[in-house]
Amino acid sequence: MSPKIVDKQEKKRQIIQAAISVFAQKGFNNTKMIDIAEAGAIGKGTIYEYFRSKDEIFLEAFNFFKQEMDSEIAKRIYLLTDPKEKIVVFIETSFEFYLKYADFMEIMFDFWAEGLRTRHEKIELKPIYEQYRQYIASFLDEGIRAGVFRKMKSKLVASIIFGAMDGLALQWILDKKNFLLIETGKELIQTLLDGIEVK
Amino acid sequence: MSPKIVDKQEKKRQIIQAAISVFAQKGFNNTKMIDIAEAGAIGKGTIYEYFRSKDEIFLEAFNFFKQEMDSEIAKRIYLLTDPKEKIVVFIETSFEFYLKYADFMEIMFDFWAEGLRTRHEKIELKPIYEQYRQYIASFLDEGIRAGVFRKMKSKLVASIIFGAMDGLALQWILDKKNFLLIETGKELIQTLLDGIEVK
Amino acid sequence: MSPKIVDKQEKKRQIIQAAISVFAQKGFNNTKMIDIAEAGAIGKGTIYEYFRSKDEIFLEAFNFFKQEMDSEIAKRIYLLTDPKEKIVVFIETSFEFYLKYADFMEIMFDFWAEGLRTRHEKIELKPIYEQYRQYIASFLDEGIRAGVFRKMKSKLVASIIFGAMDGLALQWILDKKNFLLIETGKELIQTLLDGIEVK
Amino acid sequence: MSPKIVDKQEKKRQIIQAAISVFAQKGFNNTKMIDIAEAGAIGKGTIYEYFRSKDEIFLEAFNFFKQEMDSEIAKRIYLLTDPKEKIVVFIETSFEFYLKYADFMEIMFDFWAEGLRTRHEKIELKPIYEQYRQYIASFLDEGIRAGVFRKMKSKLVASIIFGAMDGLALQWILDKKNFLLIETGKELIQTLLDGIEVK
DNA sequence: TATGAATGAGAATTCATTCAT
DNA sequence: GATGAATGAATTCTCATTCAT
Repeated sequence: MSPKIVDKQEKKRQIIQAAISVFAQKGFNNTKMIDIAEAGAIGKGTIYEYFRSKDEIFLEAFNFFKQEMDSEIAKRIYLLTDPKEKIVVFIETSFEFYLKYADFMEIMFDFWAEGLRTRHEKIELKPIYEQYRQYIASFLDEGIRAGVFRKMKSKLVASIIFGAMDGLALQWILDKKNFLLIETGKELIQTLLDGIEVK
Repeated sequence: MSPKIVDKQEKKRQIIQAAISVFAQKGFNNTKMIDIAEAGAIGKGTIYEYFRSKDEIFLEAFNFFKQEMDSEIAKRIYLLTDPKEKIVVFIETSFEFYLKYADFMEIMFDFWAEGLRTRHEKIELKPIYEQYRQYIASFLDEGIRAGVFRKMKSKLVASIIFGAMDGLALQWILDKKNFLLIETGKELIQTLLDGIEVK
Repeated sequence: MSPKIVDKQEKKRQIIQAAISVFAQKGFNNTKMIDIAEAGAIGKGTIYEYFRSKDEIFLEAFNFFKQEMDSEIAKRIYLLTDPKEKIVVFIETSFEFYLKYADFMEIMFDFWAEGLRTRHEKIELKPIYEQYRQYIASFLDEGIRAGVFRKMKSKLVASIIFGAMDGLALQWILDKKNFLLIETGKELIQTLLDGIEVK
Repeated sequence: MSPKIVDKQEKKRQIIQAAISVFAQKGFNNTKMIDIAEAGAIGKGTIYEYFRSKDEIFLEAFNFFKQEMDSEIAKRIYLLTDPKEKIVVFIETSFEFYLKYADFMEIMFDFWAEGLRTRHEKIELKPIYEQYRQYIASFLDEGIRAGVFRKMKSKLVASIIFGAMDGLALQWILDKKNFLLIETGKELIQTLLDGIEVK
């Protein structure tokens, strides 16, 4: 609560931002501590006043994105009741989030590649993906019960929806200038609803 | 064509296989040349008789997968005429390919993460993705012309289809034991067709 | 002589005490400035208000021990006249001094190891050892002249006496719980006197 | 048994010799890996082909001295039967050993200072000192039983003897040019025997 | 005066690549 | 052709010291 603690937190945030920017540009493995220091306009040693290691910075960058994403989604879905609307808003919010952090989304590739291996122990993608599949499946189940969605294996369709979102993000990150993220997102929603709505 | 050249090619292939196996397990950046040498039961120095650098091995591993995938798909689609069937077979063949190389698919994460950055200049994901989108879009266009598919922005739907395939592969690689790749693939085909077929 | 100077001296003394304690525990090279600061319950920067460098603290720690030892010995020997008694009291006083500072005697190893090399220029063990050898030799010479000690190379025997004291201290520091310092000291005195007294 | 193994051992030995030389000059903590590399006329990285770490080199340097000393002593004492002679030869051999390695004996200070702290787990001075005290005490006990030595607390006297040897080595290392090691050694033997022999 | 945040020189260690055998 | 011993550039992290508050 003292001003110093606020400063500490703020400085940590600044370093994480600098790190995210460099990780996104160069990739985790190609990022050197000096790169982060320079991006943050601080000394190399200063980083270690705030983080134990390069891995810890990476973990905190991951947590930053996870929390931003989670809270953004939760905030937007919270008050909705219509299952169809929930799905639509979930997809739209995600794509807006990608755009909001467009300059840094390359870091997703590192979260995937590094999160897959054991080294960064706290980056556990498996449960996170499971959680999101469950979340989307619950919207689908609501819709099925309400008679607006056809009968389906909701968990599998949830995988497909989340998969399509990831896969589209991937294509967009590879070619941001030419890939029409938002338009493709709208097409995704439409194609999807055509595929699952009861006619 | 002399026996020596055949041997040379065969040995290269062996080293690539060994490298793929290690890259998949540890990731490109955590793979040491000695790991590849040991996996290939050869000496560390011998690798350099066949490859200029670690990057070159990675590139050839990438090309191996690309060519296998391309030829597998081409072989299966070649004789088909029905657009719907082409789409289905494209998806099925891809998923079968994933399964065939199940033990090595983790390397996809490295192709993505490394291919994105400038360092491996020859791994150009952008045109490859564009080519596949085009390919799928051509099937869709055929179907639209034939009146079996609804009118749609075929290029965007192609992105969605290919994106969903990537995204599902990603989820499966993260949790091979529990994620039902083939069943989800079937559900993908059905949901997709429901979404694009003319009723 | 103003109160401020007294305070300054007192604080220096406190820091030296803190430093001695940490040096003894961890050794000079493994002691960090922050360790000294924490042991002294002051800020890291504050140390530099009183000392120019880590080396200077070490030097002052050395001087503290040297002065304590010298004054303790001088005080006890000062009024004695019997050469035999001087030797005995010299040894006893030294061993009592070791015990008095038992918790910190590990620092002796650092005085030896660091004092030997050029880096700490002000820790000159050579003249100190020479001075002590001379001191003991003077007692022996008195005894020889008085006819209570046999003829001997007094300087060499002085080396032996002082050496034995160091060597016993060394063994005791290595294993304080089990090594009987005082008893061994008594045995040293007896064996020594047996070896040099005229029967 | 293959030539390569012989080479490996020989190269290890060379590196240890180089390391000992630098450790002796600069002290363990002040010795940098590059110093050892240069002293051994090899590359910095080469050291790590033979040793896991700087600590491991230090440990092997310690073991080298310990084994040399032990075998030298054992070889010389082995055939002796006279307790008095055993003591004399033990002391003489030790002092000759010091002289043989005169250029490197400064390393003793590091063995003491580093061995005292926990960091180098395998340098356990305590049992080594205990073993040597026991060894000397056994000679004294033999002499007492044989009636050539007076009754005494043999373990304590053994401490004194070994302590005097250490302490004299210490003084000599501090001032090799002026301190008469061998002469002092002879005086030690004489004074000692005067102190313990039955007249 | 007291402080601790900031710093960068410096050190141990790693590893892709070279090259003599 | 095959090998692995040798190498040093590069990297992470440490810590004595400085200095603004």
